[in-house]
Amino acid sequence: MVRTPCCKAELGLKKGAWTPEEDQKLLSYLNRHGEGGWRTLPEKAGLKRCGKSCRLRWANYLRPDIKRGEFTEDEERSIISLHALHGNKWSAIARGLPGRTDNEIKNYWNTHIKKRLIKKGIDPVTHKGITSGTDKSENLPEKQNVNLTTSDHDLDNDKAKKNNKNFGLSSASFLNKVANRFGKRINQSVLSEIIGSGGPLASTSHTTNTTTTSVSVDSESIKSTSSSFAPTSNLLCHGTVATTPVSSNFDVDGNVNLTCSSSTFSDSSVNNPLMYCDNFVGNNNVDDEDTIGFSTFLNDEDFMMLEESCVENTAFMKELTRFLHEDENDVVDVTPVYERQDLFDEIDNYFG
DNA sequence: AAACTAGTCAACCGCTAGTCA
DNA sequence: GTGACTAGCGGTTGACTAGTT
Repeated sequence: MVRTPCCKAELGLKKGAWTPEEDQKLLSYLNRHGEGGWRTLPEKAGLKRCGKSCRLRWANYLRPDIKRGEFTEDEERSIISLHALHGNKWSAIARGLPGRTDNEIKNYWNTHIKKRLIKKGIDPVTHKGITSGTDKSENLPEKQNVNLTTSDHDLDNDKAKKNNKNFGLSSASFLNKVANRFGKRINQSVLSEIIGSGGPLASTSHTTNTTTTSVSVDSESIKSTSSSFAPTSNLLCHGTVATTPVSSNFDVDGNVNLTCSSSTFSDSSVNNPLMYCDNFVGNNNVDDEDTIGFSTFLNDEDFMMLEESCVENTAFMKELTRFLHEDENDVVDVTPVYERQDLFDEIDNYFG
């Protein structure tokens, strides 16, 4: 297939910086007719620009909901977190920052954040320490190796460094999730085996905040959960979002619809569905025993993390199993504790 | 004051995926 | 099934500005 050129030079289309007059023409046209039809728009609007250029000008500059000015610290944290999850998927990152465009975020990343991370000794591509050549964590998928609550300030946190117990930042992230989900139900001594004694969960109080989310998972994924504990990637629940507790039903297509409450543990992670992948119950003709598994609780990254740092700890795994059973049978209220920022800060500090 | 360098960011380019006739 | 078209994405460029020599 032959791609038609977007901007035909022979038509004398203008390039380069937009003038206020051009902006005005574009704005008034879009106000009258709305977005779309970019190819024919320039002619209709009386602009000597290609449609692509008009669309970009609108998307990156003229749109009324665009936020201008300096990025806030929160926004910067979000960018770092989202970049760790999505890589250079600027549009995906932009969706997590209302009012910011992908182009703006891309520029900000390249001109500010990237340099700052390098200065801090963090590889902006992998989010790993640049000098950690022999670190075991280097074998982990790059996405995991980031503390999703890390801010520039946090990067300077000496205390965190001192408390690092040879786990990657990803472990902190994972344990945060565990803490968030299971709160003080988790056995302190078990946690101590992972992060050392005097763990931060000792004095956890609980708060509750529940929202509802529905997701669909194909029936093959449901079936695949039947061997609950083998941490193999083909058991993963791709595409599920963070939610708990869970109820489920199947639709006519064999998909399971999950209704769950969302739980989060830090401001930057709130509303970020990729950060959590809680369990669901797929009673699709499989034994109850088999319907509960980490495959339904964890996403790819978490699974890898379990393999790396936790799966060998039988007590810890038993704890998680118990919680999942409790949730399955509604034995206890699941009480997300994301309002307790201090709790997660403490956990983070254990891992740097 | 002029020349040079580095940083910033709007805009462009090339490509892909989705839609439709 | 095929090709034309459209929208959108990520990488790159280049104009502009600020700082330095």
